[in-house]
Amino acid sequence: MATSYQQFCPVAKAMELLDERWTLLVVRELVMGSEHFNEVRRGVPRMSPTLLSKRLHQLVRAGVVDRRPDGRYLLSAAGRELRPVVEALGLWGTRWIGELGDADLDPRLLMWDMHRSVVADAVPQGRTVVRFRFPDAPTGSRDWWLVISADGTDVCDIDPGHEVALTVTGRLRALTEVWRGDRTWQDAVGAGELVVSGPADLRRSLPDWFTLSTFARVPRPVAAGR
Amino acid sequence: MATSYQQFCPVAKAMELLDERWTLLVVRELVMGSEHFNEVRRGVPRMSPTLLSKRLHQLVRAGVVDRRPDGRYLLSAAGRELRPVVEALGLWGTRWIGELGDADLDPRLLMWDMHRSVVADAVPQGRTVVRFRFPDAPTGSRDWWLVISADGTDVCDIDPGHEVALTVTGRLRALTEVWRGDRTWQDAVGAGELVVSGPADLRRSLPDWFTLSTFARVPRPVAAGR
DNA sequence: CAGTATCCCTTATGATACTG
DNA sequence: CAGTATCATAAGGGATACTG
Repeated sequence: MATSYQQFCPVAKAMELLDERWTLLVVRELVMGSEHFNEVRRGVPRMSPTLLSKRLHQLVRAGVVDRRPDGRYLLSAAGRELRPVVEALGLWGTRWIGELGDADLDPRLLMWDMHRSVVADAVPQGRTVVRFRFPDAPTGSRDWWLVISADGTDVCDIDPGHEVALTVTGRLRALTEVWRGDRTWQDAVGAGELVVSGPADLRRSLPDWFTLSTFARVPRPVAAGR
Repeated sequence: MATSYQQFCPVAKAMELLDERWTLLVVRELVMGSEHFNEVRRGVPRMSPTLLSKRLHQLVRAGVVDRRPDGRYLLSAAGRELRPVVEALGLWGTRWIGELGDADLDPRLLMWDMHRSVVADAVPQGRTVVRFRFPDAPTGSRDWWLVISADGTDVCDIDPGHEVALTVTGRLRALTEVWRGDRTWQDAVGAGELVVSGPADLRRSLPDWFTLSTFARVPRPVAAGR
């Protein structure tokens, strides 16, 4: 457990819980709606299960999370009120931490995020498969499929075998930037960094199939004087 | 420096900088208006100067703080936008981390905070001295004086020798709770936990002499169902 | 006043393997 | 699926003394 700051300031008391590594990312996952251990885990893939377990228990002890008998982890009233904290951090990070290192790019995580943001109504009826190709990604994570249907969306890293409606090809960084809202689909496609292939009508509507990241629409800082 | 989370999520990128121990408390001090090293330091007395120095440099490197040639540390545009983060955390901490351990009580820090919140217009003209007595505090930090004048307010832990206008006596915890807004002056005085002695008119106006903590007026959670 | 220099030591955490 | 167990390493950070 974190050492106490020995301060009565509420910011310090809050940070005693929240400033430990990974804690706020776990909260972020719960705020995003994950409830099961392995569901949370997909959102923090670099975190060891031991540590995730520890963090979840800390959050339960702190009264931020309730663990249900069925194994679900649900935010308590206190936990739900952490949403503004997560939002403030995401907003700030979006505006002021623009540069992503290569190590920050993760196709599995990107697919996992995107699958959560599919707008069912914008996608054609029935089953629609979107293939993503990242020629620059490591072997084994170059090809991905999102299988979108009325039941929801599945992420596959092996060919599910269904007919592919659209294929998006480009550098992982380009799609990540679009997802984050650093640039638009139009921009990335126009610059030739993302190539969408498939029927024209689908190609045109593709940008509407995803709501993109929660923070994509945050206004970026304008170049300003002091 | 903190290890990367290897995530493109803006919350993760923000926390790479902000989740290290003490960092956000240093930001809090800068947001509160401290500019000089030793001024910040008074707000984080349990932090070693080495570590404070390190954190300030990290914040400078991250573009959150500008170090001026005259030695001042000023928030940059990015740094000023951390205010909402600090506020969200303070608000949450106020609502959900109510219990203070004895170790969280610190008379010097309390006096330092209170001296910043003096409402000059509410205090009588000229020099006004308020004495605070904490019989339960360790020897050497039982008696404090706030010397309030047009020039500002000084904190003394040894008798400055001036005439004392009011004396506030009580447990450190009681005054800390009033400062945080967990209870009112009226409540603490009514319960006999704080005793104010001095001229009646001054005693009556004392609650107006301080604005109290930034978070004192945050509404506390009402007992609620799930 | 405004920091640096050391030094030790806890402990957080990453990695990996394993279990009910 | 939902975690625990174990382990070794790095390093974060506390304490204290010292300097320009």
